[in-house]
Amino acid sequence: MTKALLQFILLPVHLPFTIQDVTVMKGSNRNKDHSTEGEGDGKRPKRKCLQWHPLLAKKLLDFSEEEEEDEEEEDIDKVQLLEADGLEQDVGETEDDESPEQRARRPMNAFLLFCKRHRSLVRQEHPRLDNRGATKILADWWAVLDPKEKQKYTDMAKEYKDAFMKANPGYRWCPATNKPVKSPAPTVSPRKKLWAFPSDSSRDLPTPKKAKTEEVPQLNFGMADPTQMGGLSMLLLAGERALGAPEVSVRHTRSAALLVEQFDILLSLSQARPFALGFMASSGTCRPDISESPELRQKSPLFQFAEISSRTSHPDAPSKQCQASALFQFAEMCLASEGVKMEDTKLIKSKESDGGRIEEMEKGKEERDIKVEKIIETAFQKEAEFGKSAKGSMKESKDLRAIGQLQMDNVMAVKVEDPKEMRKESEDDQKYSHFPDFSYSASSKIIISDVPSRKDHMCHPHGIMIIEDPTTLNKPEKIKKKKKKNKLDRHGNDKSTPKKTCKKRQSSESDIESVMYTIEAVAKGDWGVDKLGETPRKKVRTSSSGKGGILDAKPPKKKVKSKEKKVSKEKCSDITKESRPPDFLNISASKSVPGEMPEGTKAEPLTPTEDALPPSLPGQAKPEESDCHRKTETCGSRKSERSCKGALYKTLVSEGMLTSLRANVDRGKRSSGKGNSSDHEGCWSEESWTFNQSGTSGSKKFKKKLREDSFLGSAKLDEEFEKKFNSLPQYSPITFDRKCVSIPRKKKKTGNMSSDSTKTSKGPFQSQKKNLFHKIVSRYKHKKEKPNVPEKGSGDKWSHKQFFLDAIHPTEAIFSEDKNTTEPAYKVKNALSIPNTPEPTAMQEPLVGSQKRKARKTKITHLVRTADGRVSPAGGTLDDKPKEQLQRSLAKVPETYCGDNCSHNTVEEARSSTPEMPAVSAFFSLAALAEVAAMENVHRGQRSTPLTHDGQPKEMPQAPVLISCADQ
DNA sequence: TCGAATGAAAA
DNA sequence: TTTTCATTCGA
Repeated sequence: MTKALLQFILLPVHLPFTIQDVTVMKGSNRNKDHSTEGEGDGKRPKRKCLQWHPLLAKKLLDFSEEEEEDEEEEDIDKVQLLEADGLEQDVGETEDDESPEQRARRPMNAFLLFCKRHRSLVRQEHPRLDNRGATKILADWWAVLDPKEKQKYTDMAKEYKDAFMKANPGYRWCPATNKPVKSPAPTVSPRKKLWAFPSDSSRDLPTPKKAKTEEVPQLNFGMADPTQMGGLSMLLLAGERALGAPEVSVRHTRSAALLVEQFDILLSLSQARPFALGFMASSGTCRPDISESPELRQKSPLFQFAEISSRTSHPDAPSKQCQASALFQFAEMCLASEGVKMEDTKLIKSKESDGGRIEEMEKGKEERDIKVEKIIETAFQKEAEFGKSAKGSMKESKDLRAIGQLQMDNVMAVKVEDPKEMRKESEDDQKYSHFPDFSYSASSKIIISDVPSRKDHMCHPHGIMIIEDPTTLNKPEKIKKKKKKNKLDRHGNDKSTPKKTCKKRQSSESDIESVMYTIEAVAKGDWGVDKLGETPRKKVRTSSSGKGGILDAKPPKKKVKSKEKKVSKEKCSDITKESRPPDFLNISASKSVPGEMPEGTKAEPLTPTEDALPPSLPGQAKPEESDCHRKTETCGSRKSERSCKGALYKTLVSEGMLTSLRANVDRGKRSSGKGNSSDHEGCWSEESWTFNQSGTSGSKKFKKKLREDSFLGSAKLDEEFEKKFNSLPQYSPITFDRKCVSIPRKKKKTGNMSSDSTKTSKGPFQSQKKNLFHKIVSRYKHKKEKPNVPEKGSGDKWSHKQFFLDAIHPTEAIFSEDKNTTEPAYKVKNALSIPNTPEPTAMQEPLVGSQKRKARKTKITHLVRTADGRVSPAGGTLDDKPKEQLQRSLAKVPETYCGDNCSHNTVEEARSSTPEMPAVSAFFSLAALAEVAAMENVHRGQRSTPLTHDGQPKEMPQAPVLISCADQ
């Protein structure tokens, strides 16, 4: 789940980036994948998405290994191939935006999450068990799972779904008929799957339901397989592939990937930190929708991410804006985190960075590098901030410093490693130089903000975006600058190190003011979300065209570096990760910058992002903005724009603070309001947090940090996602057994499993009752299946009809078989368990899910009866009654069983049974029960001990039963 | 490629 | 209502 969740989040992010590019990429990827898998033509490409991701991953690997140029070429080739291969995709690709969307996978429901989370455990316990069996067990567990526990998963699923839907507004669950769609585009079929994105997909594919929803950029998210690859890596790969076709597109994709990664990181951070989350939420404000729904804000980070992604995903200018906004938000978050704790330090850093950047600017070509550095810096800062925040929320500035140091270290390491690469990068940059200076300037601008000369640069509020290609990171200068910054941070541990930051401080002050405004606005309820969104959007739009190129160019550099540095894929991946963040920044910056650049005014509005102040004031209104204006004045129009950007950047910082405030506010609200979601978030945050902490706390050396960071970017993000997913409570099989049985019988399973049982709550026996009932039913089903069909196709064989027939008539045969096998006992156990929980209510619930399933269950129940009936012809079908009967029967069974196993249980069971129905006992032949019990005993043999009767003999019997099942 | 589970959504 | 699909991964 965690992975899926994480992936989910990531995916949305990806989508936003470059819909077109991505689509192309995907198409290519997919095609390949499909071709490999053969799904393409085939029916469903369930794993299309997954495959897609893997492809992306491949690309990433390739990309990392290969040089930029080579990669591009290859990518292009791939793309071509893909296009040729993937009909639908191609089509979608043609549309670009949409195709990716198609890939999005529908969000997993609670049960699926549960399965995902626990399947491994089941498998561990039952190695030989195939997935089907595991699924059954999981279903049993699920049935047994306490409502509370279930609720967690349900909440998570809901959250995901919400996030997913947000990210993919147009997404449709079952494109109704993708098949038709497939027919139109046979090859595409795999993609067709339904993936939702009606918009493009629909267009591309005939079918998809609606052809449209394209409005929303439906991203194809695919839930990347966590195992296969990190979402970020996927993104990168995708970007690389995209590169294959048009460089620009590729670049964009890369940048998008980077962004995604960064987002992931942020998410992780956010998870770790509440603040981060808050920031995220604030970022979410970019969109009106988000702003509209405070709920979203309140929602977990995932949701926010989704929002961000959605924003980014929007192909339209708005989408771009969204991206920008996302970047902004991201930056804000980082800044805010820092700002909150270490605004001063940030300022200093920025100044330093600016200085370094300035130098680079002078160099000219190096500008890109500078940008990269900036990005990196920003990324690091962000990371540091996050780490700090994560830790810091708990720890103090020291930790933050440490983090900053770590980041710095990372930077240093990068420099050291990449000097050559950097050169290459520079070359690459030159190649890509065609990119407008804007983007690059913008990046530099950001840094510049502090530096007076750079005011022009400052003008580029985009700096916020920070998006610089990771590739550029290589440049030593940048690194140095970063180092400097880091050093500054370190030395000036004090967040408010006065060093160069005087101006910055001023800016910070202005920021504070802006913050105040924002706070006020918040109080009023007028968050600058819209504003932010607008500004970012604008930026994005412009940036998309111009920046994209730049961004793209940067990524290649990264690759080169990676290659040079490390041939090994891992290294490359690491590098990519590292670079990714920067790329991400670059992308955002590029996007944002271009937009702004073209329109200086717009840029200003963006800067104003300050929630409090309406965009209308482009920043000028604010003190910071005023600064920017000055800068702008000094500089040419561009410069002015840059200055504006710088102002924006500052504002972002301020906003970050604001966001933090907001986050706090929101949190407060949330805390009061939502429980579950918040809890989940908390869990995630905790995990991620811990993770982050470990990383940061380690203080580890750069390499570690770099790796970690990079990992954060890719692996870590994945991990974080996983963690989040993992954050979901995972119950040891034992616990389930216990639940079922109450008595813990470890034997059941290998005995093992982690004894996390603690999580499992036995408490709600009532709920257990229901669960037990369900379990029993399911078990019966299983039993039948097994007997009837050895294993394989049993499912189908067990058509409802058959079931029904069996139930009605001679389930005996099956039953007998069951007896032979321990399974019967298992069933019996279930029955026992049920009686324990005696409840009619359970009976009612059984019908869950699809009617079919219900039918099965009911049938099963019937069968059970029949089984019972077998002993004593109860035969009759009881639609409603069956449940009760079953329960009763179960109750009785338990008694018998207990008798075998434990007298204690028997007594209690007797109680339960007695009240319910004596007649039931009649149904269940005691003899049959005895047989089962004997069987069980035989199987058990050793178990003997009834744990305790603590009071609930019921559990005892159940446990044995469960165990038997498991064993058997 | 199917299936085993559950659940949500669409047709 | 029924169908589809989400995850997992061994046959």
